[in-house]
Amino acid sequence: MLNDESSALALGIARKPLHEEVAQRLRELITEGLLPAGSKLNERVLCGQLMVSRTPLREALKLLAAQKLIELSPNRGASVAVLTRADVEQLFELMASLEGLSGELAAQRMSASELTELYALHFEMLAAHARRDLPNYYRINRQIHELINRSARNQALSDTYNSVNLRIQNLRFRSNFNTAKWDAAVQEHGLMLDALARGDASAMRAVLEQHLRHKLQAVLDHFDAQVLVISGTLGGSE
Amino acid sequence: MLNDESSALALGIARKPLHEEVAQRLRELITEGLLPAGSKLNERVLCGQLMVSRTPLREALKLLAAQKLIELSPNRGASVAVLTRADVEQLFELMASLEGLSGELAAQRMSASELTELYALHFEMLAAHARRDLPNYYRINRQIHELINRSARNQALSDTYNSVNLRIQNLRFRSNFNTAKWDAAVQEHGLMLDALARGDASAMRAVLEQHLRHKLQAVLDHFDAQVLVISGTLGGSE
DNA sequence: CTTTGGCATTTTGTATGCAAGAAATATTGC
DNA sequence: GCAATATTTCTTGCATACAAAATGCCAAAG
Repeated sequence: MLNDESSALALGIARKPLHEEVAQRLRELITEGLLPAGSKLNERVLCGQLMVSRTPLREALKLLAAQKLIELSPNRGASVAVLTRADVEQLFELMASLEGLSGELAAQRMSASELTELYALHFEMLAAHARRDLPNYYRINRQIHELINRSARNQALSDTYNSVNLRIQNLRFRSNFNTAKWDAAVQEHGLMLDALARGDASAMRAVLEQHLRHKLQAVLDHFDAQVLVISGTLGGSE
Repeated sequence: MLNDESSALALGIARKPLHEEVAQRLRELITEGLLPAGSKLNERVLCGQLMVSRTPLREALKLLAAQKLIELSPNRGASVAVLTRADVEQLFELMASLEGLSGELAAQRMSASELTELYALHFEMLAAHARRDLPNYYRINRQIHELINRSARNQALSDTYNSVNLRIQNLRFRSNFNTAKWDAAVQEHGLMLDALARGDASAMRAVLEQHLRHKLQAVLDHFDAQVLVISGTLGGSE
């Protein structure tokens, strides 16, 4: 996902195509919830807000549509993708498998220095957990999973993982899980480290798959609660 | 991959956007090898050949770039993606996991009628194999894997699978494997059916993962042979 | 009161024009 | 004759203009 930057670094000056920047900005707006699921994306309005003409905007929309972050209806424009409960379950099912593979490979291929760095991140995460510092916890957690992905030495897997992760990221952020689940997640991270240190690939897969199952549960709980609130607000007629 | 058609069927008349048609045509040209890996895609030339203006063509190129079928260098245009040996290994590694998951889920969720249809396809495939009818074998083989994917009841998985599969499809076509490997592949298909009939998810995963490993070996053999030929032709200087 | 048809407005789809950057070619200095 | 540089040509990136489709509105008929 960050290939463009690395190629830019090679020659110093970063010169991204405009449609890439637009796509990145739109991705942020979507994952941060400023463009809520289902909302219609009017080209002329977005052009005004992002200060670009329609051509790069439309190219960016095609990109996001390919990643399933938005949907394009012919002659009817774009709208932010809406995830049904079934979509969420399926995405997590896929995600669990991808993360399981990633962990399995990482257990076999991770270097000593990577493992050291992982331990460091782990302790940082424990600190954030102890302080109940959710933003930093999320940030470090993300770094940990990125490091595991990198250690798996499979770019196609990383790309696919990131693509799927992006689609459920806004959900993951929103699910403010309770303390018990948080503690359990931290404990699972400990098991991960053990498995990696032992180079136990199948244990690593098992831990990660369970990790994802628990996360799915948290997200689904929040999802159901949200649906109830929304249907209550609208009177349940729609 | 065929979602657009289904939504069109719902109301009768199919009206695809031009950039979709262009993308589809380019995909065909790439997978069929008419646009070989590494070849440069000149916008103006393609416009003339496909009889469209640059706007829908460029939108199509963005789509294909998102699927990693082509690469876009800023200000330097598009070229058909080139797969290194490592890329192929990584893609198959991912593919094996996806297909394994697909089979695992299919073993749990396939309906009786789907299983019946699968057996029918299997016998058709055996017929094609007996006649050494490679084109039909490929066609039926593809249908079988599509049916398994469908039976897994996970759209995100199917989409991801198709996306990855597309990137290695031209390689799979080209690897004219020998008779021994062909026979082994057919035998593995028999094991698949057994596992599905028993609803044995883990066996199904194991069979499919091995199936993919064998296929990777066949593709790599062909890949190495190709590289030798090419480097020999050019004198090995480049 | 609902429905249907046509008109106006808005929005998307496609083509084209212009500018900036890259590649290719010519030119000049040594 | 070769190399470094200037110039020309070509290609891509972006903006805009035009065409086609859809949406909304209003009136008129049932």
